[in-house]
Amino acid sequence: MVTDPAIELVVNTVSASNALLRASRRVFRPFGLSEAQFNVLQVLQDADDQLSQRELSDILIVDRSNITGLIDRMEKAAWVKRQPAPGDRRAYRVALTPDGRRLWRQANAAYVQAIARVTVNLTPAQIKAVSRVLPVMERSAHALELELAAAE
Amino acid sequence: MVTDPAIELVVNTVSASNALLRASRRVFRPFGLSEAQFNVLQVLQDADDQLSQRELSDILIVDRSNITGLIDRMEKAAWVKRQPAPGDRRAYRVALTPDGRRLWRQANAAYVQAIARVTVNLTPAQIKAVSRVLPVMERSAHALELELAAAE
DNA sequence: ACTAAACTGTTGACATATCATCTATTGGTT
DNA sequence: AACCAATAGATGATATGTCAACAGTTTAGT
Repeated sequence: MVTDPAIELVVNTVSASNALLRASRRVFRPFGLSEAQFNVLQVLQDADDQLSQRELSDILIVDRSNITGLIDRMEKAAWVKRQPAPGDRRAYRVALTPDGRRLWRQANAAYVQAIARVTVNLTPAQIKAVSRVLPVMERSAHALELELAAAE
Repeated sequence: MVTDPAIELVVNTVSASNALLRASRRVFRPFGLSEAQFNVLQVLQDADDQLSQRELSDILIVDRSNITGLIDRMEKAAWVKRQPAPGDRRAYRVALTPDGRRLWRQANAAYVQAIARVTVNLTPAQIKAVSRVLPVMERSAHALELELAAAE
């Protein structure tokens, strides 16, 4: 079967991402965390608890409605809490709890270790080269998505 | 803040894959197809209708149980049909219908065109370089997944 | 100041995914 | 032949994701 290199690139990218996500599920499972929940912890940690659900959905690039249930479950687990957003009665300010911060620290350590494992067979030059190229394709994909969405 | 090049690589890979999947959702939507359903059509097309649900799940790297609902919906849409597997009363042989084959042809044309769009800013050398590196990381991720799954 | 538009979060319908568990078969060992 | 482990597919619980529609708030334009 003759395969166009561009098609191969797209297939390889999605395929590698799937493998990474499947492995990360195993990494996070001992902590009772999903990939999506780890991302929320990560983003909140980086942002110093200043985020509304809308900002979370923008950063994580998922629908607003998705954040509702995600934060519901994480709040029930006492890893985050919703507080009223000062000056806007529509919105919440989502904050890590001390438990959430502790969990992030542990899960992140395991995550960093796992990343070292999955990149051990790559040279620094390869890592940098791929890291430079992929965002170019990502931007094109995003532009295409917006264009097709607007054409509805 | 992400600074380690290896972490950046993983983030960029997953992020690019997400952008590709979101764009492909737009590409397939006019056909009433999801990404997962397109993949089923693609695999069946390549395999000349010789696949059981187990083989589909192995190729697509998803759980067996996932295939049940996927094929249920696609059979209801009359794109595929289940036939008894000769010599094994537990299994089915899943086949494309003429409608399914026609749909695959149209959706694939749109898909190929979309891929040309998202890779237009990359040089052939970049495309080949990334396509060579990503499978190495994918194999490491898969090995890690298996190792962690076995450790339960 | 008022109205219309835009925005935030929630809800419900649905698709996709995992996982554990079930039934029915198949196949290998003794 | 009889038994028992492995396999194929289905099912139900749960999580994540989209999308459309809604209520309540905020903001912009006149």
